[in-house]
Amino acid sequence: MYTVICDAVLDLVSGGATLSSLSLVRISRDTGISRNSIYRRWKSKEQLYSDVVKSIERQLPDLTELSARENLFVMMKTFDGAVERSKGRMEQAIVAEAQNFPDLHEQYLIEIVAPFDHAMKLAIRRGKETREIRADVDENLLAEVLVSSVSAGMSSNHREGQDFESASRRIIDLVFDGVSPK
Amino acid sequence: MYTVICDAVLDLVSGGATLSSLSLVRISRDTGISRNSIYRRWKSKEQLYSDVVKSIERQLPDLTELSARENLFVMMKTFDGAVERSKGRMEQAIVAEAQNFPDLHEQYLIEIVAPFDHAMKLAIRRGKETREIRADVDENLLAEVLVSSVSAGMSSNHREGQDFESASRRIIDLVFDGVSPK
DNA sequence: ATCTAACGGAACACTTATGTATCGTTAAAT
DNA sequence: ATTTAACGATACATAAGTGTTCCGTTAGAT
Repeated sequence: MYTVICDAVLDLVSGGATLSSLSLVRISRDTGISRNSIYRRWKSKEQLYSDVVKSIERQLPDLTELSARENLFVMMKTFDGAVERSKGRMEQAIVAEAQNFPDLHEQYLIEIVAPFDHAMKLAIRRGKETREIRADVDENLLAEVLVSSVSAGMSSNHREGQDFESASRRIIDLVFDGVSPK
Repeated sequence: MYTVICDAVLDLVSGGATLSSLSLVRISRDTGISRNSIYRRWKSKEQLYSDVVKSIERQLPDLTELSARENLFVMMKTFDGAVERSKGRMEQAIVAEAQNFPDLHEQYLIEIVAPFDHAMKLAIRRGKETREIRADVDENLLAEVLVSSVSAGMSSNHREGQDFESASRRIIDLVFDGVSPK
């Protein structure tokens, strides 16, 4: 039942439901699990959401001996591929309603964002060691630019599924090469 | 009354309210305007939101004879300065609930996003003419990277107010100069 | 001064969600 | 085979919002 409910929440949120407007009645109807059982398992909607967040942990990829561009591409692909679109939507919903669910947002930052952020900066630092990235580049800024570009492209609906990979590569190339003449 | 209601909606959304969860009862209480009058003016919440969107039109800056970096900086500043944070939150809410308010989202794309996007690409094209930006750079991609980086920094709460300007400049510099050695 | 349009207050029926409680059933463990 | 824990169905009181209606009041235009 546990995973059934969590997946249903991901689907509903992915389908446009808001964390605050999503009701247990709806979840109960969608899953076929009685509202009663849900109340027995979770004392509140927040606690249910908390378990949903735990269910979307990504396993971060190890750094390869490939180029820095390739490593960062793999990281961005991990951040949100077309495969696990529902997870991305959930995260989007959490950020959008951070003020309504502060504890949930904090949990999200600690369990999801921070590890990914750490891995991202590790990949950047590796790129500096191999001289593929200049030493004076701000790691935080670079990571933020890359991640936000990808997540924005994910939420803007004019870019769908298969374009994701090429878009990520082009973003990486743009940021690596810069736009001014050399 | 018109502007009072619209401003109240902006404030409420800015305070964390969701478009779907925000109630006319709440708006009525907050403004002191009777729920009755609101119903007389707008037939539905969607139509009210539509007028709210119309109220957040930005007047786009003219291109100056300054550098491309400076022009783009002014554009990004227009997109969302710390001053008009409530507008940014409203746009964030519209995007987050695009599936629940498709008409509103479309209106937002046409009236807000498209003109800004057009002006942004104009600034980029100007930069190409002055040889500050390489001719082979994808205008759409560059605009998307810049805008998404700024809007992401706006929604992530670890960057507040006065940092906005310097962050925008640093993002522009990063993208212009690139991160790989020259 | 009077007319009129716009407003506020209150009430209405209806819908949806919350949280709790009771009771019967089912399935798994021993 | 019997116990037991988990589940489903139903009902309940409570709360909040929707959309509409009726009525009294008020401010501005003429």
